[in-house]
Amino acid sequence: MPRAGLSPAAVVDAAVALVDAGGPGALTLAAVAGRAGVATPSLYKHVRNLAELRQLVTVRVLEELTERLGEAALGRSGDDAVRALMRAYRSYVVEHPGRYAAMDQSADAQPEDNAAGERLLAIIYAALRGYALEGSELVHAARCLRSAVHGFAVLEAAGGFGLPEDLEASYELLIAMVVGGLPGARGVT
Amino acid sequence: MPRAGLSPAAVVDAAVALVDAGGPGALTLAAVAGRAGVATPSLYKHVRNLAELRQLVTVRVLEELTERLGEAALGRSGDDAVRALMRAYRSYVVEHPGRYAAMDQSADAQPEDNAAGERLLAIIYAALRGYALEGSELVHAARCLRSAVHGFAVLEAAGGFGLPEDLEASYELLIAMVVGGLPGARGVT
DNA sequence: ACATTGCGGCTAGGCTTATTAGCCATCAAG
DNA sequence: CTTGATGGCTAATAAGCCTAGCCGCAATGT
Repeated sequence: MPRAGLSPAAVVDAAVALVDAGGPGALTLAAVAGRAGVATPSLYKHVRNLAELRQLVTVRVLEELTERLGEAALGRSGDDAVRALMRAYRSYVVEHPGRYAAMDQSADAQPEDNAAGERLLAIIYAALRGYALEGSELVHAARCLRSAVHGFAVLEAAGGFGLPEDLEASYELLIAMVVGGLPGARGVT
Repeated sequence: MPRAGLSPAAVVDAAVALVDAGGPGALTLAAVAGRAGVATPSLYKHVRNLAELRQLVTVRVLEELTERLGEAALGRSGDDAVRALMRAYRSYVVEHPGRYAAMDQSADAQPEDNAAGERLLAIIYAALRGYALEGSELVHAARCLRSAVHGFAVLEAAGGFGLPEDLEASYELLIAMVVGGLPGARGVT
């Protein structure tokens, strides 16, 4: 039995391919093993268990997304940066809806070990730099930005928008709401 | 063996209690059966399968939420109605985070048979009535409102907001963004 | 070259969960 | 009192996660 040359990264590759194709529910160890050309228990040599694999997928997606956002915001500031950030965010989700949906299921909520989340947050904070917000104001503004962007992403990826109206137009309106409302963060305690 | 006097509604009651206590992952047929004082296969006399049970839970939650929103919006219009709606939405999620989180997992996305979703949408449209929006504008505005509210709800329920800043203040800022941006829906095609 | 050691495969098997099949008691209606 | 539907049950299957324990390959040291 020749070695399959597996690695944690290769296992995550297979897992990502699965959620791309079939959504979060398609992520089973049997399916991952099949795609990697290996028997199911062999996966445990590279990954502690299913929960950890989900976590690794989340980190992978977060990193991809963060890179996208970083590129999009590069060299921009103020409203321009926020708009670019929001458009880049949605474009990632539209391209990889299953991948994005798989992120929720991991339910980590430990930002300590989640360095990837911190990096994404840092990019958001950087984009908000132009608004002269300080301390708590920045936190509130970032939460609103995340809520808007994530809410739209989740609803769109889940097929929650049934009507045929143009989604681009809806999203541009959302962007306008956020951009228009960010200055209002000044003075929020 | 005396009859347990079960019914579809009673099964959903047990399911809701479970997701309240342990989140969506706690919803297993074995647990529901245990709580209902019955063997697992007996549940199939009242519910087609786990997927249908999840769907029923979703409908139940959607109905509760819709009732809340209806009460909150009653007798209000314009900005006032939207603010009341958004606050009521969040208050429901804060009270029942597991219940709200359980809603996503059902992944129905068939608005046709989902009359409960239509009723909730109708309330949103009614609250937007005061903005003199027509046709597509209304759709875009409703999507933005839903995105903001759902995004914040999901993130808060999942513990996505790690920092200690006041969540109320963040949400009030989000409300201000939406209320301030809704008039901008005029002219969006 | 060759022994050693550890890594990365494997099979076997246990546990939980969803689901089906088929049996039997209860209860309501005639 | 019979009858038939309804709502329980046990048994059994399949799929999924996970552990235990075996064994070959390959890298390393002598």
